[in-house]
Amino acid sequence: MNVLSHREQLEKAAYTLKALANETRLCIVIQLSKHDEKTVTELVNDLNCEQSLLSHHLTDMRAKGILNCRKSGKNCYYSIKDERVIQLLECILKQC
Amino acid sequence: MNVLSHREQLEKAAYTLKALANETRLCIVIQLSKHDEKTVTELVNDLNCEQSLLSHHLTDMRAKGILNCRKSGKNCYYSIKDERVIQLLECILKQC
DNA sequence: AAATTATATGAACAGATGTTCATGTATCAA
DNA sequence: TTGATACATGAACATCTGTTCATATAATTT
Repeated sequence: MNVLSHREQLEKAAYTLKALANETRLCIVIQLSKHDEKTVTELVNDLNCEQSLLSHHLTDMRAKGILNCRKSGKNCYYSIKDERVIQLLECILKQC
Repeated sequence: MNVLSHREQLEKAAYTLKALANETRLCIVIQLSKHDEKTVTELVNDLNCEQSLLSHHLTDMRAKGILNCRKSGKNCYYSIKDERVIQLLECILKQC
């Protein structure tokens, strides 16, 4: 079997891993995997980090297809977009 | 349960993910998971990339505890150091 | 001894990433 | 309508990453 046949899958995998390969981001995913959805403020409190930093991460992870965002009133509820990210996370935590 | 109790594990996980979040590196791991060990030249041919680029990746992945290296004559045989990386890879390819 | 092969290393650089700070915008409460 | 709250955005910057090129080193072959 030829390596090049994996090309696209590898590209996709590397892309997703890059979007997750960060402590803050892993922490976001862990929190969201436990609670379905959370507001930015809740996450700021969970992670004990700056609002703007979190916002940057959230915006980017959303742009990269990892997270969903639902607005309601003043709040913005983030959630995990694709179930498979949770499987991946579990595997990462198990094997790392 | 407190998020901070996961701190070290998260750090480790992020560290490992960073060491893998790259197409070339994933490809290296795939090749090595199929063949136990390979020389740099074999990998250069598999991946069709520059020797020095590969060498940089291999050196760094070794420094980060992902790969092993065994010298014999002119050749250098690289292999996967920790079985768990293979499990992780399989999971990544399955979920991504 | 000289040439060849296999691999590593270092400099240099572009581009990506992570972070902070200041500020913007929208919604809600007083 | 003013102020507070929730969140996003953009500039600025330091650091990290990926890549190439040139060169070094060590083992092997001629």
